[in-house]
Amino acid sequence: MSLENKEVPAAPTPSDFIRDIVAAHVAENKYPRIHTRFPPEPNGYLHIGHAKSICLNFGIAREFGGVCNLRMDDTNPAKEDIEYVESIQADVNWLISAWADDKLGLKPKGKTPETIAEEGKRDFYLPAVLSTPNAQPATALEPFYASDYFDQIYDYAEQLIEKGKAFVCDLTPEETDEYRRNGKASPFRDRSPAENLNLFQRMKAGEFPDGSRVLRAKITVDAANIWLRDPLLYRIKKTDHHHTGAKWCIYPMYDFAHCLSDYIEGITHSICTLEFEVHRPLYDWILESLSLPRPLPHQYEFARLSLSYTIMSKRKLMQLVDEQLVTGWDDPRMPTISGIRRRGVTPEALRNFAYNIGITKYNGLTDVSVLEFAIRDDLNKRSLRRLAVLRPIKVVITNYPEGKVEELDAVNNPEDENAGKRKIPFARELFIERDDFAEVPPPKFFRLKPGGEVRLKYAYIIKCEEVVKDAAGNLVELRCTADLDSKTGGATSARKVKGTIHWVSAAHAVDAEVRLYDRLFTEAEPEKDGRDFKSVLNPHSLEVITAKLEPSLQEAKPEARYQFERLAYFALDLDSKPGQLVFNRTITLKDAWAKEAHKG
RNA sequence: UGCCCGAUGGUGUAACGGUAGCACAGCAGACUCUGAAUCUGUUUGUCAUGGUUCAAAUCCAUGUCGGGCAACCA
Repeated sequence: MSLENKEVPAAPTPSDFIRDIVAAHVAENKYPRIHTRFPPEPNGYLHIGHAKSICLNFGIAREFGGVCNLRMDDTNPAKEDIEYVESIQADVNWLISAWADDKLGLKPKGKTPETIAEEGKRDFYLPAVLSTPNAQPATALEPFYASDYFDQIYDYAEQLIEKGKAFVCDLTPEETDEYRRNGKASPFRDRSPAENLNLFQRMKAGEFPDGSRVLRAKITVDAANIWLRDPLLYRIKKTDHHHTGAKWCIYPMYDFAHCLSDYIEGITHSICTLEFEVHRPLYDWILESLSLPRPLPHQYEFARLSLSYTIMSKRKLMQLVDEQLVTGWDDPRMPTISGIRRRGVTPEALRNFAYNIGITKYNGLTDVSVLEFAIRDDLNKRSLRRLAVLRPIKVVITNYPEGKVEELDAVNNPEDENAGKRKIPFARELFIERDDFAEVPPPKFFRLKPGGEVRLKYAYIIKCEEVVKDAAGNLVELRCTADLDSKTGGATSARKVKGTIHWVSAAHAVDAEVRLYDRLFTEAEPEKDGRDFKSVLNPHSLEVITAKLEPSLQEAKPEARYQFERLAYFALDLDSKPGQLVFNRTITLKDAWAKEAHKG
């Protein structure tokens, strides 16, 4: 037996076509270091689809000893905002914490690319600094910003002009569109480099109004791939930018800025979603046309995430927020990272989900049950069990002395011995769950029923002797007797009764607001066949109730996760105040009984 | 319409010319002081047609279906 066989098996390493490519590059020593990046546009909050991308890019950095830069892809000031910059940083930090936070590439605050000489050529480079906890105070570092490269990108544009590979075009947007569609050359295509340079400099100086001129690459006019038909590189937009202020009135287009940003940062693997596949030839053309001295980055594409019962478009999520159909970007019903976090999901659960769904080029629809499984699986292992009654009915144990209180032992987490035990008070008057009693029990109902017995978890076996109703016929209380020897550990405690239910002592229970969240949409594909997603909003996606909790929950902690036994997983909401607890239902427990009952 | 990409059970994924496997979901059962968890078993699959080969999910051709692009958005 070799020693290696005694090693604890390592966590499974993901495998997919992109990691295969990276592994091959590592094997052939193609790059000194693998360098990826996560480049969101700060025009909305990150959602679970971005989480997939974050896990991929940081996962690769982690598995291959590389770095993953966080970069704001902020080349369109009209849509972007500092609020989003801040939320993006918070969400990324949360998702990669204790996993890949030592692979997070940042840069010193305010730093812009250095001008260096590489192989005798002028070159721009902005190296990453790892945000290793002890290295630098966190305040000294910040994410990368594409807008920090506007000077360099402008310089590259002039280089293209000088090489005769770009020209200033005076066509209107509509004309440009038509010419490109028809494969017709712009009448301005053959302006001289000198004239182009002059016009471009004047564009920069603000001499021309928005939309009057653009800088275009001079590639072809009729390539089959539209993105090679003299694509736009720069447009005039007299708008202040959240990061560069009023410095610029021309802004580079995505295609021009992105590949150059990758190059400036020394990115090796530029991973994006499938819709950019047709842009790849342009990505390569720009970099190759500039005769850059350092190794060029390459683009690889994978399928974005689609989830059932979910919409993922930032624009539509913003619509939900703007029209107050949810309470905000971090509403626990939102598929945003901040919403998912507020709901009580842990980063580990989200990462496991990302691992489970894999990476391919196939545009599929992932069933939310895969996400739900990852959440339950994680919460089952970590959550503290508590007794809580969501919809109470009163139970009086008629043979239990008035005024007597017993402190019973309860296990905090059967999945984790180290979680220990706690005490819960038992007394004559209790609350049990409304669903745990049936006056006319359906088949296979093994909870409390008239004349029937059930075990109160950690306490006694009780028998329902009398159902008390008011004049209107509403259930008021249940009068029961307890087998006083049947307490956990007692003489008849081994007696088998089919059902065990949860309960709280009426006198000791703590009231709390509980927010019961459910799916936001009633249809698996909210937008199927062009239907308006707002027409299939689930009217019951949030129900707010006041629940009765066991008293230990008074000391609930925001970072802890709880399972209210037999019901669901919960986490404290940030709206909680001392003495005013608010819990969010993260996800219900699997409910085989509900399924059975539905069979009718 | 042109160009690009894709297609493996209900869903998502693996198999890289040599036994179609895993996860979720489903179903059945065991266990249970959580109708949870756990455990056992199990239904269901290579888009089609040709070709190459001793051998094809895999390579080739054609077709079908699905997705993407054709923004002075990213």
